[in-house]
Parts: sequence; structure tokens; C-alpha cells
Amino acid sequence: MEHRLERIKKQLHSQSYKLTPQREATVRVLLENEADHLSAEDVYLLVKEKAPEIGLATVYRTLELLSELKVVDKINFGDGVSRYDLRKEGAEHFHHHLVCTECGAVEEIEEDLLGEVEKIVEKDWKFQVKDHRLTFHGICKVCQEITVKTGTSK
Amino acid sequence: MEHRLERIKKQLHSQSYKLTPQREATVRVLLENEADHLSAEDVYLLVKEKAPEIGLATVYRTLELLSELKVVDKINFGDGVSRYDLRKEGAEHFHHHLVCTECGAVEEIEEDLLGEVEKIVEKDWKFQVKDHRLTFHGICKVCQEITVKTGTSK
DNA sequence: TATTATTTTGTAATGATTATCAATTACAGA
DNA sequence: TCTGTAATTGATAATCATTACAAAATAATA
Ligand SMILES: [Mn+2]
Ligand SMILES: [Mn+2]
Ligand SMILES: [Zn+2]
Ligand SMILES: [Zn+2]
Repeated sequence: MEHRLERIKKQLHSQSYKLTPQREATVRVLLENEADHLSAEDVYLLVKEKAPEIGLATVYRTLELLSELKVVDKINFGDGVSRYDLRKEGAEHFHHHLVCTECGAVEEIEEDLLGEVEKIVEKDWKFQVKDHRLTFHGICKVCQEITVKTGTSK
Repeated sequence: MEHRLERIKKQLHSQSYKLTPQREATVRVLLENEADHLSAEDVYLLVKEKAPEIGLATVYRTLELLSELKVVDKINFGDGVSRYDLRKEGAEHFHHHLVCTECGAVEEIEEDLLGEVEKIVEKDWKFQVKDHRLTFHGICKVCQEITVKTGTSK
């Protein structure tokens, strides 16, 4: 945890940004909730618990800054809000997501499954891939079992 | 063109929706601009050229309806607006996109490159895939050539 | 034709995000 | 340490895409 915070601090400094108390509090919230996909408002409320004086605008600005530095990725699951997702330690690309259309659960795939596909894209489309976004929509494990048991097909 | 319109009409009827003049005008705009990725506002302005009496709310409702019917897919490229993208004729899954981070161009890949990946996801994550969203971010062919010629590395 | 359900329109309301600006804080030089 | 300057913050207003609403229009039904 402290290790990752240190790394982010260095990344900020390398672009001559400072790790202010507000920024640190925001990053800590992101680290402590890595499994979730928090909106700016979500982050704001969580940061507020520790640092009640922080303003919503600062949270937005910090998240924007972290996006530029590729510390977080800004994603949109189709509800009206942007969500902010920490990059996995050392990951070159954004991780993948499984979104259940039944229960809304979001699962993560850290493994990069697109290596081969990217080669094809670079070769056949002459497109130099820098990053990707991949989300699967479908039925999660839990909901599949529910369907089998209750016969609910929807 | 007429063929696809007919098909969409039938799809609407099968759910007991009507193809009203406003809906038809909207669908026509989508068909005539299939290469683009129009926002609701974009669609509204284009429809207005032919059917000036249409209201923005109707365009939103129609696009929403077409989304539910899977005639269009609603996507978000990270600018503040939703964009609406016609499904390719007979396509089971949403097509892929290549977004150039230099010039903003959006290219389409109709070929489904995720067959193998989906098998892995179903097998290893026990997730039943219904659809997917895949976007690559990188440098398009045109911008690569510009970079080579001018030495602009950005 | 009378009745009812669907659809549309213009507009108001909502809500997430961004812009603004005065106040605070950090920093570099004297 | 003091001083001027740049960076950052917080409160709040403004923006802007989208949604909600209610009255009018249109279509379907009896
Ligand atoms: Mn994630
Ligand atoms: Mn497309
Ligand atoms: Zn589920
Ligand atoms: Zn380009």
C-alpha cells in the first residue's frame, strides 16, 4: 500500500506535480477500494470521512490528473457517471471487465487476453495499438446458478 | 437501404411498436450515416433537415427504443456524449473500434476478433458471454505516416 | 362516432461535470 | 526569515446532456 503510494508520488513529482494532502487522501481511498469502481461522488464521500474539508471540485481535479498520469483509467459502464479504476501494478494495458446484465456485478480480468488480437490489428489494420478497452456483457456465475435452480429465464 | 428499413420495421412490430414517421426519419438518418458515430444532437439536426417538426425528446426516445431492440448500440468514447451506432446487418455482436489518440478518427472493425477470447472467458471465468465492447486506442495509419515524415513524436 | 392507448412536442427539471475566483499554501530568491 | 510568485484548493455558479412532464395530436378499437 505504502509502496504503491510512493510510486504514485514519484510519478507525480516526475511531472512536477505535488502529492498534496488532498491528493494523498484521494489516492488512499482508491487504493483501499481497488475492487470497486467508484464514481467521483463515491470517492468524494469516502475521502470526506478522513478529510472532511475536501471539496468536490478537488476530487474531480485529482481524478482527472491521475487519469492523465495513467494511474487510473476513467470508464463508463453506461449509467450516467464516469468511474475511476486504478491501473494494476505494472500493467501496461487497462484490464478487462465482465458486466452481468442480470445483477449488475462487475468482475475484473487482470490477465491480458488481447495479445494475439492486437497483433492482428497492427498487421491487418496498420493501427499502432497503445491501449484497449474490453468489456464483456453477459451472465455471471452466480446468476447462471440461480437461473438453473429457479428456472428463471427472464 | 429499404431492405434494412423493412427489417427494422418488422422488428418494431414484433414488439408491438409502430414505425411512426418520426421513427422512420430517424432510422433513415442512421442508415445514411452508418460510417459516422452520431450523438443524439447530431441525429436530431440531421433529421430536422427532412422533418423540421421533430422534437429532440422524440429523437432521444427513438434512439433509446432502438437500443433496446439492439438495432443500435449506445457507446461512449469518453467525450461527454453518448453515440449511437447501427448494428451491422446480421451481426450477433457489436463491432470493434479503433480510436486514434492523435487525430480522433474512429475506424471500425466488422470482423469479430474475439471468438477465442470469449471461449477462454466462458471456460475460465464461468461467465456466459452475450455481447462485448472492444475499443483500441492508438495511432491510426494516417498519423503514423505524418509522424514518420515530419518527425513529430509528440 | 366515442373511447382509449400511443406517440409526439415543447419546455422545465435534473444531475454530472466544468469554470470561476477569492483564499490558502508551497516555493524560490533576497 | 521575509516577499513575491506560482500552484492548489474550496465554495459555488454555470454548462450541458439527458430525462421528466403535461398538454396536444395521432392511431387503434369498439
Ligand atoms: Mn476494473
Ligand atoms: Mn461503429
Ligand atoms: Zn449476475
Ligand atoms: Zn490519427
